[in-house]
Amino acid sequence: MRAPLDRIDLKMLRLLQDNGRLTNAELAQSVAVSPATCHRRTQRLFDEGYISHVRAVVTPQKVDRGALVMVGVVLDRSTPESFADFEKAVAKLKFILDCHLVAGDFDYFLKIRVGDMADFNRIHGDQLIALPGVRQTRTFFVMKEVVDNAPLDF
Amino acid sequence: MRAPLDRIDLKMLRLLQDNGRLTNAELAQSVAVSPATCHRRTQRLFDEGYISHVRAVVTPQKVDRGALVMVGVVLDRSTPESFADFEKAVAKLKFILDCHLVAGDFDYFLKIRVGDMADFNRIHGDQLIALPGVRQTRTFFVMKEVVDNAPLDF
DNA sequence: CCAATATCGGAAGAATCTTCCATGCGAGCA
DNA sequence: TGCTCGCATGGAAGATTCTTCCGATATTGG
Repeated sequence: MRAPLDRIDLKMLRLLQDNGRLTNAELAQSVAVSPATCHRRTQRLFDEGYISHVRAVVTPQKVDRGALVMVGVVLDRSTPESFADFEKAVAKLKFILDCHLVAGDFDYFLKIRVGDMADFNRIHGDQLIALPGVRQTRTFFVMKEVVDNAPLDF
Repeated sequence: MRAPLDRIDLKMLRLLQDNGRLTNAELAQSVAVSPATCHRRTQRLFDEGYISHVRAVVTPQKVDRGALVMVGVVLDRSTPESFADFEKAVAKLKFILDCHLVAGDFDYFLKIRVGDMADFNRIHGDQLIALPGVRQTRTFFVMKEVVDNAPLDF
């Protein structure tokens, strides 16, 4: 089961990334193998973790999450405990889509979705600056989403 | 068809966001309606754009895209043409997952996936600073992905 | 209170999934 | 070369699921 992916597997990955609702029959035809073989290969892609999961992409504007904000965070101390506390608290805040520990002028970068700026201001005051160990935050309101969560190119 | 989403629709949205492979029968049982009704409601979620698409999430590390980098970009000029040129060029670079026009110290924020730091350094020199109108970039290597692309909470 | 409209669940044919099995291809070896 | 072993493949078939039509029920508006 450690065999590398061949050209057919890669094509299947790309097709499923573009459309996770493809039926096994359609996918089989697109990559020119039988449905049985396609089914086995697809299962392998899941079993071996090439595909972690399949997700319906909900349009943020349709569920009142049309505002996107990037936030840079600097912590008081750079100790492992400080980082751990912060990360643990971040995981509970569902409006945080991304949280990455980075090298540079910030400790963390956050990507946040909320309804509007008023929502963000309230959340910022209530929950972000209240996160453990936060010294300062820098907010970057997104004025235009040029590309958001593009599919992986491989 | 402008009816707002009821509790059942919202639950379906959340379930499909967590697992886009749910069969209609499973989904129907989870929200306690008949398969026929569930099928109609699901179709509406797609037709009216609540779900823009369904995507298989490919594990970046499995396809040699394990390195994540955030980049802040400042342009030479802040003219509409300058922005348009930049955005047009960005759309062609498939390793750019996010590109957002922001308010603050940068003009744009980019989220980039590549194989490793060496890849990024080459791409940075070859393609990023060569983007039209770029005055300077600031790179933030991601050292730890705490939360990446979390599902929308609504 | 009634009519119009929308939404529902059941049912059934069509399509799909999932697995078993026999075939064929290629690697390794004498 | 000729042999065997291991593995991936495609066909087939039962089980499941999808998709749509239908009549019944609930909701809305006059």
